[in-house]
Amino acid sequence: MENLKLTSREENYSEWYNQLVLRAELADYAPVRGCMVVRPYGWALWENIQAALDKRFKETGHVNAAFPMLIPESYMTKEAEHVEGFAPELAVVTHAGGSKLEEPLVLRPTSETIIGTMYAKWIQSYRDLPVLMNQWANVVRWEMRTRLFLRTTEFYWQEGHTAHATYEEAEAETLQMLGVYTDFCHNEAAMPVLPGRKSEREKFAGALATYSIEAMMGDTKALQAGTSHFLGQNFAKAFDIKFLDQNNELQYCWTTSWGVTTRLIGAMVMIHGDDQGLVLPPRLAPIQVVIVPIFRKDSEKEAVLEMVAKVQAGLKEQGIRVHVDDREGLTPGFKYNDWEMKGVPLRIEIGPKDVEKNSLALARRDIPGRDGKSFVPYDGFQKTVADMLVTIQDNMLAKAIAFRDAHIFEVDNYEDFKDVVENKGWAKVWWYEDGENEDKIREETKCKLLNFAETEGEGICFYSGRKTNTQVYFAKTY
RNA sequence: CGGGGUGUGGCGCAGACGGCUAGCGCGCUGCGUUUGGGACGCAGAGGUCGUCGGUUCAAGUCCGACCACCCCGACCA
Repeated sequence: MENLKLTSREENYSEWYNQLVLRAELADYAPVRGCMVVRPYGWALWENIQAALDKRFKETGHVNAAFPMLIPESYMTKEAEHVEGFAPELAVVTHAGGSKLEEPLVLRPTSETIIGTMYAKWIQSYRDLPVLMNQWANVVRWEMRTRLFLRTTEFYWQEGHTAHATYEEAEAETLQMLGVYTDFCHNEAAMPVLPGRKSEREKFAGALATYSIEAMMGDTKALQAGTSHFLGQNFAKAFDIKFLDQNNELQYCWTTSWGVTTRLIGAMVMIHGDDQGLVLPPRLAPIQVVIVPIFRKDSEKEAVLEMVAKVQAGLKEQGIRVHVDDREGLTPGFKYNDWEMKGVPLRIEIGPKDVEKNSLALARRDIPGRDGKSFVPYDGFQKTVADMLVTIQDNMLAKAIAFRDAHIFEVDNYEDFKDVVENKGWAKVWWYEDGENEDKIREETKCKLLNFAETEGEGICFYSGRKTNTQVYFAKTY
């Protein structure tokens, strides 16, 4: 590393992001264009994300399974809109085993088709319903432009796929999982998101309705952090997923699918990160507390390390993920910067003075510099630290919410709208849904309709002047 | 795919008017001194200069083609 400091966010936001991801050792570029290697620290973060989500999926009655990565090309063409939506970004295997394949195989861009095929086989009766499955997998989409975590050719995600007997039940499932994502983002990732329905223009290829959670990044651009699709009977009809109901009548199932990806990591980087590096929410951080021992002479070393060991053991006992940085030959100052780059929520410094005073020096990652430092008594450190982690988690969410709310503006005319999305953040507007108008706005302002807000009452569409009872968010997006 | 840029030790760069053992900073290895906000000294290791071809007594340097990657636009979780 030639430069000790990161490019600042103000100077060049996307350069800041790239350097941060690399230097925090979350990921690195792979030999194949657009592909990334998720490094152990990044993967540990992903594992914590997975664990928190998986727990919620299980609690809502879902089970995990694994479907194959290779899908017969013909499957992709069975659902008309689905074909169109994915055709340009498919990677296709044409040769294997030393010869040309009878039928090419696509690397899954998503698994509706293969899972639908299997569901058709497994579902016979209303007694088989609902089917509530999820899989943790990798998928491939040949994107034009890629960014580490935000858009890569191959990425990791979970995709839930469910089948139900009724419209109402499937719709309820779609909304339930949107709620699960929202809850996860707020309570685990300290990431405020706005849940809502996508416009017809933006919905998933083949869905009846798509819902999303939208998050505001540190540069006020929007990032779609997760989606939940109500697929209606479109895929059931395309893949023949049928069941006999109580009246012995054959019915098509109602299906859903929903997913979040490693993009969540990119979102966390951009929501919480600062010019010192990553800032991770305690609930998901691979390392929650790092201890930096400080000593000069051997005589000090022994006493310091003894205290370090006691603190480490005490925190471990509390279930806190703690790491002792015992690397030799590095100054404490170097280590502080190093762990700040990696976003560890809390640092404990233990040196001769602390041994002498029976105290600990704490430094909060969410409050940089002197303001985030405090000196606390050794006695009761387990509770002090545990409480501090909760405080940090809460503070991070509150800060992110305050930032987001300060950058959303309600406007009622196109001039103000343009000013807001160009210079200030997100626009919240009354909107009469119209795909053509949406296209025009997108062309003229380079910003997208994110989703529909929760709205009461009615107003006048800022663009068409028509009366409407829906409000939406528009913003520049990743 | 259109526009722009870059390819030289692990990383960041210099060398470009052809010329002799290809440099510098960081990092890495060893030893010693250090250690409360990015330590220092000494000694080392590490490079077919993106690839192929051409010009020349001589190519990192000139010419051509190709490839890769990065940035900016149209598509997307």
